[in-house]
Amino acid sequence: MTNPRRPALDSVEAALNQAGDRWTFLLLREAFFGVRRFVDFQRNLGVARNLLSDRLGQLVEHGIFERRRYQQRPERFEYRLTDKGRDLFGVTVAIMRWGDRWLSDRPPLRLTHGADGGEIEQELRCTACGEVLDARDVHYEPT
Amino acid sequence: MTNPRRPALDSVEAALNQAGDRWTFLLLREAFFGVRRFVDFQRNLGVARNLLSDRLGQLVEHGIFERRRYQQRPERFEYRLTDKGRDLFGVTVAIMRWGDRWLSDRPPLRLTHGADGGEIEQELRCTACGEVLDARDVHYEPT
DNA sequence: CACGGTCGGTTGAGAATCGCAACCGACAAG
DNA sequence: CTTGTCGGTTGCGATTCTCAACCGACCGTG
Repeated sequence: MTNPRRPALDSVEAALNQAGDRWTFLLLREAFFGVRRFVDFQRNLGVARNLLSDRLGQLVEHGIFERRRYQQRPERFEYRLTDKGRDLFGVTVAIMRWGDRWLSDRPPLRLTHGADGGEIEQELRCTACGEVLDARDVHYEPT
Repeated sequence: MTNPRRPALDSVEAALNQAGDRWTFLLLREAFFGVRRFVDFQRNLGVARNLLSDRLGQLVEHGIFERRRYQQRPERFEYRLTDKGRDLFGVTVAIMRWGDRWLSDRPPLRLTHGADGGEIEQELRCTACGEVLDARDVHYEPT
């Protein structure tokens, strides 16, 4: 809310070029739920098979998924998240939480910490004072 | 990574229906930088004017932006984020940070806390133990 | 050995969406 | 009275998406 100029080199746009597609987000969500195979992505999402093929291909190109043979005879492949792909979890959760807050009465799914069962929240935090922030608290500084 | 079944009612999909478009994310980013006017969105993003008009219209319909007259004679309008829209800041930051980490050498923009200038991080945290988590730590529980 | 079924795709055609450029109405400034 | 600003709309061709059919390499059943 402070600086109306942003740098030409933009990581939001760059990110959206690799993972800013509607189907891509849904593929990621599926992947976080443990889905790995072509047919399962297709069944769960109802996406057209040629598009699915295309999107998975792009995501592999961008190093977000990895295509791996899990059997030969007949040859069969699955798609697994790479570290880079798994790191999109934060984005996925952020979207999901926003949906929970504004678009559905009750959150249809709880995210819990495996170790102790605690509820998980997505938040913006100041590394200096530790406070949780929102859009109004932040300033932008070009580097 | 635990439960491969997800509820039919899905807040990720619902969220993407309202704000899952490439241009929408970019419009939001602009809005967070303080942009409010049609011409400015258009100039900054290079988006086609008919599309811009269309997207802003949808976003207003969904209550993410608010269309407000800022002068009469001639009548002129601007687009401001509502609370619901401002709450998408977390998503925007999550995308930006991922882009910073994986797509550019040095983050082109720093986000700082207005109050004390501290660096801002986006994170997933367990409300029980307070630990910062990633995709591997979380379980899914349908409600 | 023929007949289905599974999996990971490809191909082709029609519908929907996008991007580009031109235009418009209401004014303001020179 | 011409030029410029702002917030759009209109029309058209290019791109993308969806839908459905098909394919190759197998496997299991009868």
